[in-house]
Amino acid sequence: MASLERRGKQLGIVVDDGRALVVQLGMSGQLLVMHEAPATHRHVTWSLSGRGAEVLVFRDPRRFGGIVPHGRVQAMLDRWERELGPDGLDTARAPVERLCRGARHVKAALLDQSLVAGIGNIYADEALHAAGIRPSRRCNRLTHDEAARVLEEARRIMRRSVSQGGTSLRDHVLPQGDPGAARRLIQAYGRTGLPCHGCGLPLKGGRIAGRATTWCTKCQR
DNA sequence: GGCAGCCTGGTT
DNA sequence: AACCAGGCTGCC
Repeated sequence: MASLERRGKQLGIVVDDGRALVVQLGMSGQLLVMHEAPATHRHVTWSLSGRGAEVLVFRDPRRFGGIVPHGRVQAMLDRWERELGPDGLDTARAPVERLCRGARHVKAALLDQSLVAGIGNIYADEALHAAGIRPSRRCNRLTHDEAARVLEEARRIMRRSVSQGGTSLRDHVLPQGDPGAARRLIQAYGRTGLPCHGCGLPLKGGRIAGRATTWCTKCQR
C-alpha cells in the first residue's frame, strides 16, 4: 500500500502500482485492522505486509457501503473533482456563494456532496443548530454571513468530532474496533423533545430533505 | 426538488 | 409485525 486519499466521505486506497480502491462506508461500514478477522458481515479481507499477521477488513452489516476499483489514481481524483464539492474540512474553499443559490432547503444543500463533501445527517443538524439557522430555510434566503457561518460551524464540529474518533451511534468504530467519543458533543441530532442546550425549550423533530431532522424553533431562524 | 429502494438489525 | 436508521442513486 502506498498512500491514502480522502475527499468528504470517499476514501481512496492507492497501491504501489498506481491503482486505487475507493471505499465508501455508507451507513454501517467499518475498516478494521485486526489479528483475527471478524466472524460476521466480513466482505473483504486484505493481508497487510510488514504488519505481522494483521489483516485489513471491510465489514458492513447493512451493505450500503461499497468498494469501487479505479485503474489509475488520477481517474479516481478526476471523478472526485467532477462529482464532489470541496471537502467540508477545507476552510479556504468553503462554497459560500454556491450555498446561497437555489430555492431548496439549506439542509438539503448541506447534504449535497456535490456542493460540499463530507457533511452527513448528523453534522448537518449540528451545524445548523450551532449557526442558528432553521433547516427548512431556503438557500436563496440565506445572507452571505449566514451561509459562511453554517459552513464554518460544520467545519469546526466535524474537525472536533474527528479528533475524538467520530460520532459512534451504532456501527461506526475506529480501525481497532473501539467506538469514537464524539457522541457526547451532540447538541441537536436525535434529541427531539429534549431541552435545547441554548434556551431549554424542547427541540422539534421532523423530516426535511427526506431525513430525520431535529432543530430548535427559538434558537434557529 | 421529493422519494423509493438498496440491506440488515435493533427497538417499539 | 412494523418502523426506523449515520448514505447514495436514480426515477418521477
